[in-house]
Amino acid sequence: MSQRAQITPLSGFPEWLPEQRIVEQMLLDRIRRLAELYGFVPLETRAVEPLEHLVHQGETSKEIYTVGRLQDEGATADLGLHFDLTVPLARYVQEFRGRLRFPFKRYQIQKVWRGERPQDGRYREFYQADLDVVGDGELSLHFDAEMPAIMHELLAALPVPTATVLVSNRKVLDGFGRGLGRDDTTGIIRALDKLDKIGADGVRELLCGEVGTTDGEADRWLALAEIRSPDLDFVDAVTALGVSDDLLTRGLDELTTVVAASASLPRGAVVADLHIARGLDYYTGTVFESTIAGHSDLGSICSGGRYDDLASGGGHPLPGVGISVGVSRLLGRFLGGGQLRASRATPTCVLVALVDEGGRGRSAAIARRLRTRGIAAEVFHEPLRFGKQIRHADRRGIPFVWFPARGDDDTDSVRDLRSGTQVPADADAWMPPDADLHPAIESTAAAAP
RNA sequence: GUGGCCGUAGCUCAGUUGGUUAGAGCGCCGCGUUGUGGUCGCGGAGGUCGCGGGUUCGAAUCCCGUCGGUCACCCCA
Repeated sequence: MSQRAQITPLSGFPEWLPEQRIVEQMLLDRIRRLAELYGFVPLETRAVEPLEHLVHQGETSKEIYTVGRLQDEGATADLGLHFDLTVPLARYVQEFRGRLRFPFKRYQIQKVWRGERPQDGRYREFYQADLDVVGDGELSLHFDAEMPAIMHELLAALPVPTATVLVSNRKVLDGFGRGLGRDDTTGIIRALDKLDKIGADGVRELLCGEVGTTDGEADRWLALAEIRSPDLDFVDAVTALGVSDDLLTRGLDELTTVVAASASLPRGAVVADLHIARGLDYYTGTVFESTIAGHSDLGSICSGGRYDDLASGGGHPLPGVGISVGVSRLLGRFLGGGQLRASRATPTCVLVALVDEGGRGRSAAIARRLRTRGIAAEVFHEPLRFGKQIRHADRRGIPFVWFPARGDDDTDSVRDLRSGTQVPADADAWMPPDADLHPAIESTAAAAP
């Protein structure tokens, strides 16, 4: 332990530079703003949950990071870091049920941890932004129906290319299975979920091989999985497959409600896509996914669904429906790829030059006056020649340098570093252009601003 | 957890069949220009070649191990 540990990056635990963190914070702010516009209340839960609770609520236990005290040698960990925000929500809602109002709409933006092998777009520590609605006893399908519009707006508010929201319903898959005399559809779902990646032939191989369906059954599953429609045509398409079952009918009805509710959005923004299922096993109805134009390899960066059985309190179920935005996944792609960056690497808008040692008070007063009016300002720390002070500002992307008056017959002046123009200015009145007040997100390539 | 590829300066990389003092570009610092940046010119700092062992007169280069990174599988934001 006395040897100093080597400093290396830790795979899967991304750390950004300040100019990148600026972008990340702005994305988080946009999500927060939109969530509040829809009436979701803010929530944060503790980072750890009882291990038993985490493992019990599905999800491969191997992914969970356990937490223990170094001093408790040999002790078995009984706490784990949460791997999503839905399971903590379920626990929280049960615990605080008596003090919450239902339907409980909350948003929650926090880090989560998964012990999986990191890869492009997959991390071990990452941000999720969740929006969920939990009902007491029951939860109106209204909330399922509202989600695609929220997702659409959320994705449109983020500086990424056009996104498509994909919707389906687990009852359709499960009911279809029942109609075919199959109770357990997990293997089927796992295979269908790979349709995009391995294609119809690959899926057929899985179905007939590992899952053990007949050729005929595989054909029907594939026919179902390939149904994709921006309107209600999917109902006829499913019916045409000749499978009937009550659950299937209910699923189609629910999906119809959800898709119909999105009719006012641009055509194609929300698409019924019957192959999506979501891996997490707590989904029971509506399921959501999303794809970004030109980045289908990235996977879904916003997904979720309906879970009727995740929690219960005092004898009633506490059903919920919600979505989760993979903020880190999005950033990893667009920030790492250089398509997104902040207009400057610091919040500072004005660097106030320091003339000489005796001028510290004057420069500090100028900065204070600017800050009073909401303009981020800092004083250069050393009375170096102005060329160096300007260069310091330039390298950090600070757009303005303020030069205090040199004598009684002189006035302050402010220099715009991009144009090189310098004008007389009063620290109680001067304002930068709106665009320069705060750092902005700049995007290149396919990412829209 | 299993398998493929890769570890040389802060970053991106070059380094011949093993050979003498390991290079380039960018970035950084200084000077030209001592109170007005960006361009240009000149100069400078910066390296346990991931780590450990082996082969050899000699290893960044070959071999073994190990650690780390990365991609794929699994699964998912």
